[in-house]
Amino acid sequence: MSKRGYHHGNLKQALVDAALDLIRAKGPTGFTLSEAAKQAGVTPAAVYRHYEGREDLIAEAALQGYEIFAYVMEHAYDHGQPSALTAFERTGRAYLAFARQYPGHYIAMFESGVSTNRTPDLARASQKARSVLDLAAQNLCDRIPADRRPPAAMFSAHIWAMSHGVVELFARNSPGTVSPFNPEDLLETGIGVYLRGLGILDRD
Amino acid sequence: MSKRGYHHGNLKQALVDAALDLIRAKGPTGFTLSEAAKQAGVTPAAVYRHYEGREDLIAEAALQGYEIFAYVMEHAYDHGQPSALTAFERTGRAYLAFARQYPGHYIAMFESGVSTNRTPDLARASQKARSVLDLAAQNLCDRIPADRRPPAAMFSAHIWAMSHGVVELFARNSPGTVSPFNPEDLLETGIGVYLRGLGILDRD
DNA sequence: TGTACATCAGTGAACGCGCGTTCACTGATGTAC
DNA sequence: TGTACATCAGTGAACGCGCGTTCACTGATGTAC
Repeated sequence: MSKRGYHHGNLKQALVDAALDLIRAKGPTGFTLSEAAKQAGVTPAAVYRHYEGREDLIAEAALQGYEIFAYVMEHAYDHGQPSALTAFERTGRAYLAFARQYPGHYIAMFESGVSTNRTPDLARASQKARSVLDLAAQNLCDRIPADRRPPAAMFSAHIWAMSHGVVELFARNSPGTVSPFNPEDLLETGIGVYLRGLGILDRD
Repeated sequence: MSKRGYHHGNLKQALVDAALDLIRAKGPTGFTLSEAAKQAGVTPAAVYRHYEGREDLIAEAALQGYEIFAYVMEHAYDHGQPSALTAFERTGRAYLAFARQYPGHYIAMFESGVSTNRTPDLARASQKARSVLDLAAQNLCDRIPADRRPPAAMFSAHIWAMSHGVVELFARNSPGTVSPFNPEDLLETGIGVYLRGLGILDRD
């Protein structure tokens, strides 16, 4: 990393980092390959030693995002310990924490228009992240009497949708827009109400 | 509209329509002023007779979107008749229906990066649309015993977030992604569970 | 009704720009002997 | 340890392109008399 001369040393990752930085700052629209190269201290042409082109670079950023995301979600879920409920709530919080901590990755993953099916690797990583939430939902569902038990996938989709909605609408610092609520609180209470509706949480 | 010659007749609106078409088809990234002009059968320079530039044209599309949105939401809510609950559920459905029926407007409004504070008109139209959902939530809140009544704005934000999340994640025909659920059903059941959690709907 | 003229919505050529991408090249690195 | 050479990650010049925007213009429309 410290040896900088004719050869960069770690250009491949440096380009991803630059891309994430630009995507976070300017949105997926504003990101350009040339600028990413410049920020990494390199000629635009050098990018082609490591990536097929602009799209490929964004896809790599998204891939790394999904991998971090899956890791974070898995560790939050922690095999459902100590209880399915606690683990589920931890997982929900992890979703928002990820979006906040890795905004560039989040945008590359969900707003850049990169299809999750672009490469097998990407599809796999994305699926892995999703499956954590599915599993957490499934475990909670098992506690509901069978006759009123919703499909776990639908349950999971609801939570996913609310989380994503909170991120997009209330956790983005779009200038001039003041969020009336703290996004963490908003998501926490929203999930709480939802779980009460499922009969998983008692009414206060 | 039928007289087409040197003078277009209704270029201002034709440009908005073209812009909406392109935004829907290619995303906010893909939209270009030149292409919109071409689609309207006119030189790019002609756009400047009616708009200050590219950004201004998108903003006009978003403005018209917010106006339609407010109209649709208001008529769905219908002064809260015949009951607060029925009106609320109708309003939720109207949200998704709008997103489906006016995808170009929806993208211009929520994904194009145009700030809602760009002009007073835009801020007003956007606020008007939001206030319908706020009102619907407020009326439902009034039915909850005061000691367990959530702030109506938070309630409204939860519904807004889930609706937006469902649209973004499950109602977009992103190629290759197969939604496991019908978005309308997903939102309807999601809101149902949430309302049960608030004690507004009885448990089955 | 007919003519003169002001208005104004369009044209089309031109601009500078930054983009993504290509290509032949160069010079640093690492390995074989 | 020293030399020859293959590898390969970078350069930098060049490309064609479409973009947003400007400008002087033109010709259709509408109005005054």
